[in-house]
Amino acid sequence: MPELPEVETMRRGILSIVGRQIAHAERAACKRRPIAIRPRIDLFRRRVEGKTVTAIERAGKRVVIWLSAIAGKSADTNQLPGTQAIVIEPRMTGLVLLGNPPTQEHLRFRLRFRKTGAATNGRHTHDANEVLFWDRRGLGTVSLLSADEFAAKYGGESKTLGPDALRLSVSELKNRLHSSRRAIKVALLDQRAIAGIGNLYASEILNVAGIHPAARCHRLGREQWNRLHAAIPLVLEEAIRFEGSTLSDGTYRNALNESGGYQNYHRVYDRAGQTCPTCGRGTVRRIVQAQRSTFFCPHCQRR
DNA sequence: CATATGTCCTGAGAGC
DNA sequence: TGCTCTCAGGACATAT
Repeated sequence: MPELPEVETMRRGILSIVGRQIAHAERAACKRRPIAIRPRIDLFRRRVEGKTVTAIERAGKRVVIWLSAIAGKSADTNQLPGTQAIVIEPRMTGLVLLGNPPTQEHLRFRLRFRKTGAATNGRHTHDANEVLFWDRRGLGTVSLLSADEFAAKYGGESKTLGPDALRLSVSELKNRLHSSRRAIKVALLDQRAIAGIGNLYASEILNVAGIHPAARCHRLGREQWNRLHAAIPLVLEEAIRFEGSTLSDGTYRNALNESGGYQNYHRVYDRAGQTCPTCGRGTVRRIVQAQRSTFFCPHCQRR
């Protein structure tokens, strides 16, 4: 379930590896069916060994580790911060960690770094020496892309990934969705339209915006688009401040294997039967849209 | 093209 | 108690 706030928390959690040089990349020795790693691990390893991490970015719900042959030097052919990108896609249960995985059983991939100049003034550095990808269900993926491949797949003109939910103007939001016949909740999950919103935050955002999840996009009015545009960063930034949501299954953790805190502040998600905290009047309801749960307040969320 | 549905996967929890 | 069943929802493939 990692969505934008959880993936952003993962990204921030591994920023300390910027500047580090990769010693080794490997599949973790787990007995489960191997996750998808592209290209094949031996080729992957050959292409990343000795490279330096230049930046950690986020592309929608993916963590992107940029690499360059020389520390701090960007690719000169474009504005991207490196020549190759390791793209980690957590999907349902994947975690990006600086060591200390919840179980060894579900450890899938490991990126080891060369040791830094060891002790400075007799004090050892606390830099992490590895980044791990842990995934209980094994639906996540790790891919190595050239800068060009990355640009084609996730760049500005990409058809697979829309503009990031945190960097979205009202007109962009409206232009991308207003002609759709789909229910607004379903459309918000479409990563080609807007990148980063998943099932949990779609419900939270619509509650804050006061919009009924089944409202059809093409019927929404100007005022509703404005409220939606305001609610998106409000909810996502609030969730980032609390380092994301760890649901009752306890799966999601930050890079240090600590729980998030935003689950305690959910307004509607998984709160069917409770009083809506936004209006204090309605009772939160659960419905199913496109085979996914939606939670909303029938009192204050209007079509 | 737009939209809808099926699939992958594991572990928790329900029900008998 | 232990079995079987259902459900959770990321991205993508396939169908309409």
